[in-house]
Amino acid sequence: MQTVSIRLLLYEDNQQLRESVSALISLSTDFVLTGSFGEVLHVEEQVKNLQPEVILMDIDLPGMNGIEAVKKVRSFNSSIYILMLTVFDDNKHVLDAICAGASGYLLKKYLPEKLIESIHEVMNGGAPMSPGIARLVVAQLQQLPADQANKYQLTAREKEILASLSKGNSYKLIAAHFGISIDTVRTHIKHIYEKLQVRSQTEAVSKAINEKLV
Amino acid sequence: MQTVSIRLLLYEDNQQLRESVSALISLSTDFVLTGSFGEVLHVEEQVKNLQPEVILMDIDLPGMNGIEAVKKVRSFNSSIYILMLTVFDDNKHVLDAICAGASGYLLKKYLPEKLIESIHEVMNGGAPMSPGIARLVVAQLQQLPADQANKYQLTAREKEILASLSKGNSYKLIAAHFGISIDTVRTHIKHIYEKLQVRSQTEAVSKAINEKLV
DNA sequence: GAGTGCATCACACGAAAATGTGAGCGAATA
DNA sequence: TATTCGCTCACATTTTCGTGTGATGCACTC
Repeated sequence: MQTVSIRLLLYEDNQQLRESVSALISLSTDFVLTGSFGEVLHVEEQVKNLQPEVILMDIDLPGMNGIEAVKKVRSFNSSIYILMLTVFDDNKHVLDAICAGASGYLLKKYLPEKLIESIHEVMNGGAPMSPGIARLVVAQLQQLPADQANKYQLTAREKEILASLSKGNSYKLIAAHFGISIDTVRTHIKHIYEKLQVRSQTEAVSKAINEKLV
Repeated sequence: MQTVSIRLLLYEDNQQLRESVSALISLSTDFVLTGSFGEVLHVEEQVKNLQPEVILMDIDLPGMNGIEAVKKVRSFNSSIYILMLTVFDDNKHVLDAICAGASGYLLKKYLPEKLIESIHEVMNGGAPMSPGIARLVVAQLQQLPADQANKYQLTAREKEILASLSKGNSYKLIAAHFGISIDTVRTHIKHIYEKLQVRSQTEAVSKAINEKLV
């Protein structure tokens, strides 16, 4: 165990909950609450002054919301752990917060039994999440649908050329790169267009990147 | 609690571990192991015959590996829960498996204390992951870096036009869509190219999509 | 009120891409 | 053996793009 207490900072606009969390934290000698605030307008100054190792951040705060606050903190510090506390478990809030740079995401209803454990977990390289949140996060990754097993029946050569095209190479460069004639490149690209059902480089590249064909 | 046991299916090439898992599972009356195999070549047939609700899948199997097996199962069934069991916690295996459609991901060293709990968790809409795995998954989401606050100083109009271009629209279509002349479109696109430091539509679109500018 | 930035349009020229048609070669296969 | 498929190349025509130069009007700022 650590010999020095972990420094925490709490943002939560509901006073009752703020007191509950403070009480929870005080139960463990591992932690010291360096501050708790009901709004997040001066988060940058407060974080720099109080030097917390973990921030507990409500998502729905007056003025600037918790997600904006996460972005703000991440703009000058990328090592502080930020745990989001929320009543929402809807897709948008969760993913926005995680993309903004949150390290973990706890539903408030699990707070009493999970808070202490979660703080330890995040300090040890984990990413604590309530079960439903974890599912959302995984679902988000899965909807990047992998390579779709060559949905459009492109041949190996066609895929190579589409990939090169997607990097911004001209027909001439592609021809040089693969050691084939520019007319051959034309032919391949014509076939690619037919298979992808597009009519221009840009459409093909857009489709290729968005559908992870390359 | 459920009144009927949850049907499990196990793929694991190490016989010792296979027996350990069997033993673990038999400790709980909530589960029934409908089968366990050392290789995954006939996974489709086995899954269809044995009708498991949860599959426990080692990642490193002879013949077809666990990730391929996940894809295979997902190709005909999207509701079975698949828990990956692995000694790896490296980025690539984890993310490949999750993108392939795994529902959770357990490091083998945590198996004894976490397996039962994890099966319950996945059945209840969660996505059980070892702490380090959760961190990897979150990190993957975070590296999609949001919009970068207009890194290239594009104006509002330029962003609109770049977005339209990225959908595969021609100059002519863009002009019609925005109700401006095609020469104006040219001008905007010229400026976009200068700011993005590219020299073609394809390069611009590639950059726009990959860096999430649109 | 001079300067600056943005959006708008015009004209013109060369380069590149899109489209169509046709064909040869080798490998796999029915 | 005949056929199909993938890769290769050629030529011609039309369309679209990329680039340069220049200009107008508007809003905002110093």
